Amino acid sequence: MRLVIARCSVDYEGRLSAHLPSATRLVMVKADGCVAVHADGGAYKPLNWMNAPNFLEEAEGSWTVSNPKGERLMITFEEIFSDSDHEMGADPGLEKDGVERHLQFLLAERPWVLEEGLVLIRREYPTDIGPVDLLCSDQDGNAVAVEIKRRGEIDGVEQLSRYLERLRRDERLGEVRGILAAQVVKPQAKVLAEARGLVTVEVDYDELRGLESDRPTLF
Amino acid sequence: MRLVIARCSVDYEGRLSAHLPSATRLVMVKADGCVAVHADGGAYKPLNWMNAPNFLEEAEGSWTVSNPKGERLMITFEEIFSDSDHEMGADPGLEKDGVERHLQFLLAERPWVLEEGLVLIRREYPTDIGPVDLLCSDQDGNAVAVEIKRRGEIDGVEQLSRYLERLRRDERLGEVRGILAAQVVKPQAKVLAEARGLVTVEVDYDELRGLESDRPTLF
DNA sequence: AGGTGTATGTCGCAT
DNA sequence: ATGCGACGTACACCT
Repeated sequence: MRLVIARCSVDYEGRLSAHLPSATRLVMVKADGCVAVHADGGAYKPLNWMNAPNFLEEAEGSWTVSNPKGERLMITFEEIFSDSDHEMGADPGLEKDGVERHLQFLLAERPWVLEEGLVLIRREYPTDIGPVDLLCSDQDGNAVAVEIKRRGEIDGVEQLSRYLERLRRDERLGEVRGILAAQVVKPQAKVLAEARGLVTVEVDYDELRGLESDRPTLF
Repeated sequence: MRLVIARCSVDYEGRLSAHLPSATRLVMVKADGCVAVHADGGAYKPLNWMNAPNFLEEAEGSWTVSNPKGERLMITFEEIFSDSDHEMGADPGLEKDGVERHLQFLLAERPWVLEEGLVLIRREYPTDIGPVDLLCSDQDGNAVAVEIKRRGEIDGVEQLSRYLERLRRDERLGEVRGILAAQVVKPQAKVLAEARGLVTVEVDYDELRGLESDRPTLF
């Protein structure tokens, strides 16, 4: 990883046009070739960047980074304060826990948490506009589509609505109801869901994980 | 901006749990207090981060960063290769051109580009599920809702549909038609829009900007 | 390569 | 603060 501290100005031409007036910044070049220009503030997002794959052309006092899509990043250096290179090697990568996929596995094992008597038919049940998280069957044998979110927002309601629209065309399924399951359901999502005849259920991840300990083979 | 190159492991507890095994990485601390852990690859996104505002507690061989929301980032240093500080000062900030907001201003000034005789009633017309980009009136005095996108995709059609559903409950507006305006409209969006009785219009940004030069006071 | 869905999304604007 | 939509969203996954 190469780190350059320099007073520079930057221009980007691509999906939009952007200009960055002269100031002191960090220019980071990673081993995969991606370039990022960071100011000393403003969260982790760089002011400008260019992802790999790209081509870095290093001229006198200026760099031009171009990629196959025709986007271009130009950095004009006015004064370089530091320019260092650091060997880092490959990164073992991040291990995550508590994302939507985990919630999906947990609920697939225990759909009755969402509604008494619910039984799983299939996880990632395919439709022609994308897979439904869970397709279940209720006590009366009617199909129930479950959309799972970490946070239940308006998008989740739209998504579930679209799936239901599709599933209801499949006569084999008969009546299909919809459940939006999330750790937290926002009020607007609740309102929209109710207006559409959908049910929202809030589930507790830690509690589900506790239940899971009965069946330690899940993961 | 402080830059630390070190072999370290990282744990994050917050919106999810995440663990990062030991490896050599860059730890960046910006003037606003935000902390980011970068590997030597993987675009500009750090492996782990903590945005401002937060509190950095520096102990022997480990940092703990906590924020008011109760999220926590722990960095355990095993070997420090470099630790430097750089004064950068405030950044003048990025100047962008060509985003949706510009398109919205341009079309608000010249709605007749979308349809003969169209007149603006209000930009960002509020509904209880969010603001409509433009509410216009057509030649016959009927209301027309305009949703503006840089790229017209299925989401834009959904959004416009939702707004129309709301607007049509307002009897004062009478019949309300919908137009999706974008620089490019994807085929799926066209199909869905047509099926919903919506009109899609492709607009040329540069051409609009040319028209705009008649009234240079806009920006 | 293109479509769809997730994200510790982040960011900005308006209420 | 919260709600809402845009973003050069990036990114993984699947066809």
